[in-house]
Amino acid sequence: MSTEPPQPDPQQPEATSKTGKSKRSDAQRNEQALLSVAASLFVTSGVNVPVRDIAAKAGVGTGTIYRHFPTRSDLIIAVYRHQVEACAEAGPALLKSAPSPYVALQQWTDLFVDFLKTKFGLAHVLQAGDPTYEALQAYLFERLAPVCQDLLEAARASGEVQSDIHPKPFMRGVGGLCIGAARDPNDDAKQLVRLLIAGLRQPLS
Amino acid sequence: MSTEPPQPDPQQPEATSKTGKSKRSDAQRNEQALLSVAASLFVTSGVNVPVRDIAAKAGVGTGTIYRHFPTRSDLIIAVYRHQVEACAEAGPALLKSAPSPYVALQQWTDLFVDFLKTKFGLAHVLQAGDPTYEALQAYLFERLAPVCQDLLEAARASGEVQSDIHPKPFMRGVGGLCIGAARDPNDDAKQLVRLLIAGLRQPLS
Amino acid sequence: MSTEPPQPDPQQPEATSKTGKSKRSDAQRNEQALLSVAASLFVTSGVNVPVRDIAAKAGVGTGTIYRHFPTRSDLIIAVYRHQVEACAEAGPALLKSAPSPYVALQQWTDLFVDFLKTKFGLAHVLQAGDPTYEALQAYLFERLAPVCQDLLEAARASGEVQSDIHPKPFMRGVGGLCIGAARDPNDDAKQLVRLLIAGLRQPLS
Amino acid sequence: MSTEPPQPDPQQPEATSKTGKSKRSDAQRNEQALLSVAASLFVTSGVNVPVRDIAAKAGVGTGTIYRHFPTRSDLIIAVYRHQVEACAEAGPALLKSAPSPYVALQQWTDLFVDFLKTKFGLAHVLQAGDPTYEALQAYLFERLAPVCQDLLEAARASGEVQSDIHPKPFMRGVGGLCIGAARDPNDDAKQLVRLLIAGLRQPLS
DNA sequence: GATGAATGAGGGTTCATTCAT
DNA sequence: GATGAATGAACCCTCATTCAT
Repeated sequence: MSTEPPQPDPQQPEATSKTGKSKRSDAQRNEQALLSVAASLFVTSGVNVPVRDIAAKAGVGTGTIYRHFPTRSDLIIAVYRHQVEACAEAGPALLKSAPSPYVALQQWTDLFVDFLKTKFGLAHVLQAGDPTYEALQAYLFERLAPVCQDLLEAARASGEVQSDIHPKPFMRGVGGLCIGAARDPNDDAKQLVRLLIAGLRQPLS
Repeated sequence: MSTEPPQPDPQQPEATSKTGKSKRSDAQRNEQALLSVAASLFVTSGVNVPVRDIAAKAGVGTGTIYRHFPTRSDLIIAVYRHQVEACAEAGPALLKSAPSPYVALQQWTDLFVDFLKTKFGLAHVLQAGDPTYEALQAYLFERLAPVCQDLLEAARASGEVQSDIHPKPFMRGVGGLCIGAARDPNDDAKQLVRLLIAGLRQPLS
Repeated sequence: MSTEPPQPDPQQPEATSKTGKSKRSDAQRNEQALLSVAASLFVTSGVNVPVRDIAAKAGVGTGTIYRHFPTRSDLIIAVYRHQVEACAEAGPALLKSAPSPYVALQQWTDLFVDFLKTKFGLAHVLQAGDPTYEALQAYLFERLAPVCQDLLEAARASGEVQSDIHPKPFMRGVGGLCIGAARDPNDDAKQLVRLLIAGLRQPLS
Repeated sequence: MSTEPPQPDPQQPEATSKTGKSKRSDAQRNEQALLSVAASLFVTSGVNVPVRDIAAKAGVGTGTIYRHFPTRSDLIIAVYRHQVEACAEAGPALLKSAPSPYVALQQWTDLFVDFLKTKFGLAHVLQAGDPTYEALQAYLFERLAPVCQDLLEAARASGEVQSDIHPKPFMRGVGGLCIGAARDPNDDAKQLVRLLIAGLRQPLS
């Protein structure tokens, strides 16, 4: 996962996967179109952009969206899956490559912030509430919380981090710091997040 | 401003303000009713609760709301003005009473968090975007940012704080950390905010 | 209730009833418009005609319909209330005026059939199922089943009727016999209903 | 036709019918699958169950349904053809076996009711209207009305029946009385139908 | 001043039917 | 023959805001 990933996450065609059925060339094209259109609309209008708008811009009927992505969460997950996976995989990698667990945590959180801050409305999803985003939130936590957990524990074990914060509150906090940044590119979410992480070093006051 | 202020902020009748014309008694009663009803609905349903619900519960027509509070921001400001003012005034007071500027900053931020976390949806308003809340956001920043600024500068001057963060990003950050807390009372926003403030002590990494 | 009531049931203006508030002259006009438009659309397109169509033909926004009649059942009830009430009141009256309870039952059922057969889709509502019509169905049964019950019991007491059928199944049966008649004016629902009632005289086979 | 026929009417493969060309084996299998799946879905969800559901449960594409059964009526007819035929053939047989034409009529109608009341939504089809079911309705009447006609005439000729009702209205009536029964197994459609038939004995009032 | 009725755009979702592969 | 993706019209319902009374 690069620090500034290209927006319309280029998904690979399914390439006659498991089933051997690669038949849907048009379906694949549509799915790709939907994903890239959605990605771009998410940037400008947020992840809650009307279904109709996505359909229109992709040149498909609304039904087509529902066929491919029954719920809004499904669509968002599909759009960002690659980036989320990359972020998840970066955790262990950084633990190995970084000079210390704390630095690894810093770097990983940087990646996470980079991911969130370019997704208008996504950071907001981490705050519980809207059932529309339930599945999406669950996915993000399921995939990333364990990774984050490992980083936090390693940093704690190395003595660099004092606080025993849990990964979900931590991630939610980082998310909260990024909400503004997705709208306003000047917003320096990273600075705030750096402060938050720096705070982890302090003995608990 | 107490740490746990009573919800329906009891506003005083305006008592022949600027114009010398005191409002008609029924108008005054309506305004009070609206304010307390709105306060209570904001708690349960958030600051974006439908106008109709407020009107219905207050026993007035929707038009009456618009007369008293042309925009939603106006209503929210009116509902929380007292608490915001209290928060603003607490800044200089804390600077005097606290053992150090840094502690004052901690205490003030605590007050700010207490304010935000009991106002479902308000923390979210600090993040730029929705024009509905533009005026509200502006008010909050106008009133509180200078106070926060003074606290930050004092703490910097005393050498306790290294970071040269600006008050608006700082407040926005605190707001972001509180978004979840208004919904989920288990959410420990304060822990996160404590970390953020603790981070201010660190030399910028 | 006449045997062939004029379709758009002429509702009376509310005439400063209970509350003394007669203020909504335009609202009353709209409500009347809605009721008569709905009545006429119900005839041609059934009671499940799209809300939009009613609104359009009445020259109002869709919201206006929902304001006056939150559910479809509410609208239908309002449209037919007068006729239903008339039908309900006819029961006791016929018991007094008719030469025998059995004849009264015949006459009342005739009225009921006349009511149902001119309401496209209404007869169908008596058959349980669609939650949309739950309230309507309940209303019809609450209002008319007791009346029907009295007629059946009287006819049984007089020895003219052998069967101990309950009023709801009986009404549902009559409804079932009328379903076709609302569409096809040639359909002689009355003949069938006459047979059904005639069958009540027979000792149960 | 048994009184309680097994639901998924086991149709025979068409075995080189008219054209001499037997269908492709997979096509035959598909048709069978569709018929039995449709039969079972008709029971639980009514004859208007979404095409997609049938296709999905049968493991075929929707297009396959349209190939085999261009209209919904075609599918329903195919599903119930055997039972309808059995019902048709039962008419003359009962006329011979029953002690009197009236009894034969009773017995035949019993069969018809048994057929209708287990087919959620089918009874409703007998009421004119929806073009979707036009062909189905026509089929039912073409096949059964003559049979019913013969029974009615015989019962009239024997003096047991006074009414000169025509078979279609009679069948429609019986259908109307069965609509509720398909949904609610408690609904005693047979009682009502027995009353209707009993009514036929009465001199026309 | 107060009322609350009316507006009507806007959003989500379903499903019969067609048609390219 | 079979598939199932795509279409897109249709429907319901909500709510901020205006404005006649």
